[in-house]
Amino acid sequence: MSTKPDPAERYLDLATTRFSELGFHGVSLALVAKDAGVTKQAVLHYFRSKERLYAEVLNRLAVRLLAEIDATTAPTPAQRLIAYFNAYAATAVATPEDARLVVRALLDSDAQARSWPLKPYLDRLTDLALQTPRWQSATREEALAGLYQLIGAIQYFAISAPTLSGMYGKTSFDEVQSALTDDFRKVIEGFAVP
Amino acid sequence: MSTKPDPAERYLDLATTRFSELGFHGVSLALVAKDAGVTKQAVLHYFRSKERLYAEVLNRLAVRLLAEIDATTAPTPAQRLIAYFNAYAATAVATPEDARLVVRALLDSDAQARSWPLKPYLDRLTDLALQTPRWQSATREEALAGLYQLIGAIQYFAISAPTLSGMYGKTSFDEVQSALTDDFRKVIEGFAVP
DNA sequence: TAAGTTACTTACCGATTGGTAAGTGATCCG
DNA sequence: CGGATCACTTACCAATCGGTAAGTAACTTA
Repeated sequence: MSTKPDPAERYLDLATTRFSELGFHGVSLALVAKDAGVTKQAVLHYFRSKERLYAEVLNRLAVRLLAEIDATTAPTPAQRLIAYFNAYAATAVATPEDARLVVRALLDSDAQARSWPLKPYLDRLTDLALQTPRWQSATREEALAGLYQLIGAIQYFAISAPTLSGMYGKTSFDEVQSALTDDFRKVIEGFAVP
Repeated sequence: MSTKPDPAERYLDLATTRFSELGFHGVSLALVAKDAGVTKQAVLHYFRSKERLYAEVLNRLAVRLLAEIDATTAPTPAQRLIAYFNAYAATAVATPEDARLVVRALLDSDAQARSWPLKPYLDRLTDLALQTPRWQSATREEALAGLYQLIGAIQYFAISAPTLSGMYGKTSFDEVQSALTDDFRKVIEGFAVP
């Protein structure tokens, strides 16, 4: 009874993985359907077009990212930011599905006129930053700029990890990753605390 | 006489723009051909398949990026790095075509088994970093990790610029950009000089 | 001037694309 | 028991995909 079947959710999960791997244009409805073991009309039954399916995938992503911020609890805003980013950096590199999805959405955002669902996520992080001693007297734009450096470095490394690992070998890549993880920890702390 | 027509180069230029905008799967041979005002068979005449066309686009990108490093002259390796990254940060945000191409290539690199042509570029930058006072006693992996933070932040902002501008409005975006440009300058200097 | 070569075009091809229309069998509800 | 809804399927469709084959007009070279 705990496990609802809910086919729509299952199709969304499979579509999320595929869109993350192959991008909007690289995924066909037939592929998602094949993953689910149904015909593509089963998928089309819930999401009336590929565009809508993709939009729903991005909406769920936005909800998930926001929820991860909210799930992070700590006494002060600065500590919350530190805890959140440390957790995100770890999961983004280990499981880059969401990071890839965000980056693909960024790349495709002006090519296709679609609304940008991740604004609330960025806004929440900015709000949190502005509550820290380091940023409390800064403008929103300055705080966002600071955040973007951090997010950019993490996301870029996350999407590069497979390529880097293949390019330099696993042992060498592991050293780069551990060096970067240390760097991230310092930069994250430096971001939240003056 | 200074302007060679060389159709292959022209098709490559057009294909570069399109692959940067839409990604490998988003571009059809017919689209590139339409841009050039020819039939798709004219494009296939030079590049025997879409895969080869895309590979050639990435090869030219790799050559171009390497040439930009080599074109940067300064008395010391540290100053060369600073000059190069400052120049790259400016052009990447103003003209994100190459940045988008690199990021798309990263995202697609494991989905399709293709060789990674940008290794020489990363290696050249790492070599340069290892010649600076800051990194001369560090390992290659530590230097690469440091580089990657910098490159990641710049590239991620470059590909986000249109989305951010649309999301927050032009004036607010300009403030973010100027704050980030200042940050980049400091981080770049901090990277090259201890 | 004849033979290539270059830079294409027209004419196809089978496969796949996103999407519509019309069912079908199972389950729920009154 | 009967109608409605759900979760699909089969059957199609026009358009587009990457790619092959064969030709053609213009230019270059021996």
